[in-house]
Amino acid sequence: MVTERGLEVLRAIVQDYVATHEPVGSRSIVERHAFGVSAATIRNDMAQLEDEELIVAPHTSSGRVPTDKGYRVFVNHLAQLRPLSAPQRTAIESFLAAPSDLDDLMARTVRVLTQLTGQVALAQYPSFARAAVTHVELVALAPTRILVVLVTDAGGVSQRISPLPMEVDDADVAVLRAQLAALITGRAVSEAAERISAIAEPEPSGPVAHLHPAISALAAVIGEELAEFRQERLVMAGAATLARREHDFRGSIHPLLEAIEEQVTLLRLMSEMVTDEQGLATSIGTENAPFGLGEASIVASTYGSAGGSARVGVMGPTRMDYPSNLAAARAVARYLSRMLEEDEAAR
Amino acid sequence: MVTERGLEVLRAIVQDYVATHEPVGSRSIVERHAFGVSAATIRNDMAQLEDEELIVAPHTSSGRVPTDKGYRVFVNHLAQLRPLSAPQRTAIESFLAAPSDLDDLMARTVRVLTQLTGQVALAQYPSFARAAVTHVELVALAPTRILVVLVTDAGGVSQRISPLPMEVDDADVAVLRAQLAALITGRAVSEAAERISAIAEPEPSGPVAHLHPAISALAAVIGEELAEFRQERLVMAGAATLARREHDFRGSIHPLLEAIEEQVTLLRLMSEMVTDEQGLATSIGTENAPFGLGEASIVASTYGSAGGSARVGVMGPTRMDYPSNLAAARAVARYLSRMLEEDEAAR
DNA sequence: ATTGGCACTCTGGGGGCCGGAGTGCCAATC
DNA sequence: GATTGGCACTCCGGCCCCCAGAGTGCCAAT
Repeated sequence: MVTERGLEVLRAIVQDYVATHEPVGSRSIVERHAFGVSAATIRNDMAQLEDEELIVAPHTSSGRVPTDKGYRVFVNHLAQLRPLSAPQRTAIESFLAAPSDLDDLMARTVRVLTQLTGQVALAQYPSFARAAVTHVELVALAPTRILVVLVTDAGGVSQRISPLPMEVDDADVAVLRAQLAALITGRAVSEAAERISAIAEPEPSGPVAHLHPAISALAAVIGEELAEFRQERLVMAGAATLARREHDFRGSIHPLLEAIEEQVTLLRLMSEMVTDEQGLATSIGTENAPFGLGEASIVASTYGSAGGSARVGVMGPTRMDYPSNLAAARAVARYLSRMLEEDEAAR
Repeated sequence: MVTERGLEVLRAIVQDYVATHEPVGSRSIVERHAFGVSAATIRNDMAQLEDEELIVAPHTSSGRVPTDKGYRVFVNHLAQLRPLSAPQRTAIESFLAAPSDLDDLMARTVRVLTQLTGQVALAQYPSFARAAVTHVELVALAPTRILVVLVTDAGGVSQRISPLPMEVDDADVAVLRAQLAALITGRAVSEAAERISAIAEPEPSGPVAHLHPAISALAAVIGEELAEFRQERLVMAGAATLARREHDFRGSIHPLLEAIEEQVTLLRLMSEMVTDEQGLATSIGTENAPFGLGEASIVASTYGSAGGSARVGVMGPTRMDYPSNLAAARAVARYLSRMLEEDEAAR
């Protein structure tokens, strides 16, 4: 049972601890926060907070440090995001202006976010899973090699070279192109993938009669391309900033670097975070333990329109500045959404 | 003036120091290396080595540590690469078997190399600069949006979407395709880039008469794609292993992580290394200082055929095991070359 | 409920101490 | 002339001890 003032004390502890990186004592709280009560009173409140496991004392008779649970309460009830400063906003705007393509836009996004927060920045690519295939193009490179290009209405393009088990001429290519187009253009990526996989592995009873015999080889390759579309991707920046922070992670940034290299772990983590009503999500310390990141926190903001709900955010020590990082992630997410909408409008 | 035995002592010091990470004294040398002389004799040799600045004593009356110059002499004259063990060879072979495409092959290459050496592995992509453009394909996505696909004979494919300043129909696209094909197919990438840039920025006197008016927009995009082909690329793996090694880098792995994130620095470094007659190259400690990596060493092996001379290698602390790492890089480079040749033969 | 007072605890930095390892030098030896 | 054993000297690193400072918990008083 924590009192109103108790929560204010928690807020003060979180703020001071994040700022100073040192356990905060009752005396320093009354000095810096004008509570209008004495240190002894604060001590009583702190005892309650400790009962609730919102703070702990690293050693007997030492100041207090927020627990993961304490940070959680802080983020859920106490944190108020301050909007970014004008220079920060213009920095985002100029950084994100006139990207040359999606890759470029995403790369700039994470760069500006790591610059704003000083943390490792992460961004999921917009999802192409719900996109529809608009074009299938075949280019004959050699009698037994065909380049397969796929385009989706979400702006995703993919290309891959397929070897063929037989020689084909221009007429064959035209037939193949028409048959593939009939099969998947206009279809959602996931649906296209199903239809493709049906012919990629010809039935034991032999390939479907009316289709070109070389089509299953192409289908296999197209299946890979479609799988790539469905696969989530991640961009990151700022890994180097971790080097200055190793002491924040119980002495080893190894798990963080591992996760950055792995990508797939972070992708799952990003995907599974729970978004609040503002599109913001946080995952704190031990909440990430199943992913081997029990010493780290992640904050993220959803961007994009109704269809895809991808995220941008940052990963850093549990003792990070949540309000600032959330505000930065949200601001960047908004600009990013806007850029994507503009691009969509142009299409 | 260093005697024959003096060099043997240097070798012993390098080996022991790399193995133990502790300054090595005269006594431990005679114990571990069967020189057949007394510690006092070794001390005399060590004094000479110190005069030549091949070793230093971190403190008065402490064991000796090789200097960068010492490592250089060791690598140039004393190191004998031991061939990899059979299991290591089969590991490479199975790791690199049946890659799905070039990206996949490169990714596997660095993964196996970091696995073999425990260091950060780096690999330059094979160079496409000398490749020739074999295909230009245009796909009309919308009246004012065209997908431009470029293919080279080295297996490089690139695609990009170009907005057009005017609406075009199928006939226009056919004209554009033919005109672009006439301009650059069969040309080397660098030559194609020149020809393209000539029409990308129309002369003040207006676009060249006989070309389609929309061609300059496409040329600009193709120029970007060609630039991408010419640009060197790098893949890396094993950055996480640095976390365990921070004490090897005067306490901060920050410059290394920075370089890994930057890529361009490492690319230049890799490109500028000097290859010996075996295709091996090393760059030790302060030799990398201009790149901000004065605490690190890089070893690399050239792979690929006559045309492109790209490199694979590893980056690690100055006190790395040069013979092993060189042997590993060389082995991986050989397998990689073989894979690429096979692919080329299939094309 | 809040407060001042008080006894108690624990950390972290500083200083001093000492063993161990290693050196440089020298005179003796092969 | 190279090599060697001996010896005095140096320095690091670990260890212990000590103490100031900061902070706590509790209690009796308000």
